[in-house]
Amino acid sequence: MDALGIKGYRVTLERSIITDSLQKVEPHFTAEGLYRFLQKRRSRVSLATIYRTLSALTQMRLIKKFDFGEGTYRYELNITNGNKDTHHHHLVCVKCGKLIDFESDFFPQLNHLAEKLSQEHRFIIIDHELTLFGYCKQCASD
Amino acid sequence: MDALGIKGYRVTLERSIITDSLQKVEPHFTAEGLYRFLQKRRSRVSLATIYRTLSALTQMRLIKKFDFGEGTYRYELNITNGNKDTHHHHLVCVKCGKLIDFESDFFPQLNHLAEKLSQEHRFIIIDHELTLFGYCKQCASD
DNA sequence: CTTAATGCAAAGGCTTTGCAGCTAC
DNA sequence: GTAGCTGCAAAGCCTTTGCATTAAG
Repeated sequence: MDALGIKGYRVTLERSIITDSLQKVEPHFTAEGLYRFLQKRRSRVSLATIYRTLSALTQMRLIKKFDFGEGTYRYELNITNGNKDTHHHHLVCVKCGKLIDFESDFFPQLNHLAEKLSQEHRFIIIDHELTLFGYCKQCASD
Repeated sequence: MDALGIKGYRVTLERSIITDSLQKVEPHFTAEGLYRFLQKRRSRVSLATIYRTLSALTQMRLIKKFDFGEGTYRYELNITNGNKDTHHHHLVCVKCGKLIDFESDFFPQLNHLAEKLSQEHRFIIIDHELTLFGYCKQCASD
């Protein structure tokens, strides 16, 4: 992942450490979580740099930023190694925060909707998010 | 809207002021925005009480809480006067924050999806959100 | 009367920023 | 060499909370 370099950002050691770790850290990571992950691996990157880099990567759409109502943001890699689009959606337990990714099979309808809205409101649509909320098995039985 | 009373909460002047204003304040309001709205109308309710009440109303699902990436939450009334479900989705400009509500006509598919996921993951699904992101006409031309 | 709700101000928690020193190019 | 980046600590900002006071039921 050398997109930072391509986009005119300087390729620093810290940024390389961060982009390299995006595929190794837990899939829905927080800034703090990434920070701890790197500390365990003896790669010291400050939290400030992590926030700054995540912000840049988000703007570049290499990662996506989500709020699942936990009081902190979670990030996800947006593209896999093979350049395959990993678009998926989320199912969230509103009680314990359990997170499940799912693929949906109505992208055709979504695309159709996006196109309709795009024309109707003169928007250039770049992305979409679908999130379902509920209680997981465990939390439903309490 | 006397749901607070029904649910065992005390019906205080402050809570009545807040619930009464939910239909008069801007449709996608922030805590701060509601606070200023009430101040203009010479109804003084503290910000702390607003936060506490919005939190209770959110838990009761009378309002919904959204994060559109502005650094603060926005709230929406969940049910209209006539008990009609006002479920809709959002189109957001990632640059200026412009917000457009839209109804979607593929609820059948969404419900079908929800049911499938519900069985697959043993979730009790209570709600869903669909948000499209893009650039509005104005921001696209800059 | 008892228990919950309010207001105020302080504290919290995540995120951003100023600045001096450092490094990619 | 110079513009951009990093780390540190401080500041910011929205939101929550402790506590004394007030009010609902």
